[in-house]
Amino acid sequence: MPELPDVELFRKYLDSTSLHKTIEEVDVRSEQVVGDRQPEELTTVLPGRQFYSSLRQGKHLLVELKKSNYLLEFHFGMTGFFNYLTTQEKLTGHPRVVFTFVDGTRLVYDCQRKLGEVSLFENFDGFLSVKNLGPDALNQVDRSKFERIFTNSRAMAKSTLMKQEKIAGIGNIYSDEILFQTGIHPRVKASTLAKEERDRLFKKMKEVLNTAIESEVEPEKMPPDYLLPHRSPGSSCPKCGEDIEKTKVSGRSAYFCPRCQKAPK
DNA sequence: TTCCATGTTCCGCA
DNA sequence: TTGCGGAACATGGA
Repeated sequence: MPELPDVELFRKYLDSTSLHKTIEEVDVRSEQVVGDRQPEELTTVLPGRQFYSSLRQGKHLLVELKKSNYLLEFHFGMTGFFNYLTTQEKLTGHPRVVFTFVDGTRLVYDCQRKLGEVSLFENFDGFLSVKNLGPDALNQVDRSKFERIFTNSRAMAKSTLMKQEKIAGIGNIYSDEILFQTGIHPRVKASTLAKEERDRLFKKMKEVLNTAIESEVEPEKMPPDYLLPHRSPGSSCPKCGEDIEKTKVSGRSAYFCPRCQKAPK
């Protein structure tokens, strides 16, 4: 689930539930999600502090702590999400890290497959240097940066959109959607796109990401001509009715319409 | 039982 | 040097 639009919604969720509450206790229930860092770092640094504000860089959510430079970073892997609990109910699902606030409410980081990460950084530069992330697809990639990225890339269009060190935030699902909305085949080489195609791709990249956020990432709320709800074998193109095809691009499954997105020569 | 899955990383090869 | 395929990581559903 978690690509840029999902993480943006997680950010808003955290903002509306957990900001400005003093942390009482941090329970690391799976040490695998804290990466190289010691669980003690979280359990000793965080209690007594408050989440002050949040920001998002690509698929990473960063939370600033009040009266400190520390940044608490969340990455959601393929299966991560938050669950805010206001009652003493028993934990369900796959809780990996639980933040308990002094008012008794809890913010649960749930991640079934444990491919996500909860980690503490001294400051923003420390985070950036470790993660090697490019500019955020929604907030930091302007037309000229996009132009440079696409004309300099030797990779296929889909791979280029997904490369986090070039553009941060787009994953497998939304790269398919952006290419579908632009009418570009996922295997087309990025550098062979015409200027007019790069213009459209840039616009659609922003449009699709914003639309997904506005739709709260729910397929039913997205425009009727979106591929996302039809991204499965045997479904038909929401624009022309053709059978949707599935292929592999750089090892990832790619869905596309062979009529709307013509194959490269 | 086997294959596949929204993420990232690492290795070998072209 | 860049990009690709494949494997690995961890877990579960079809």
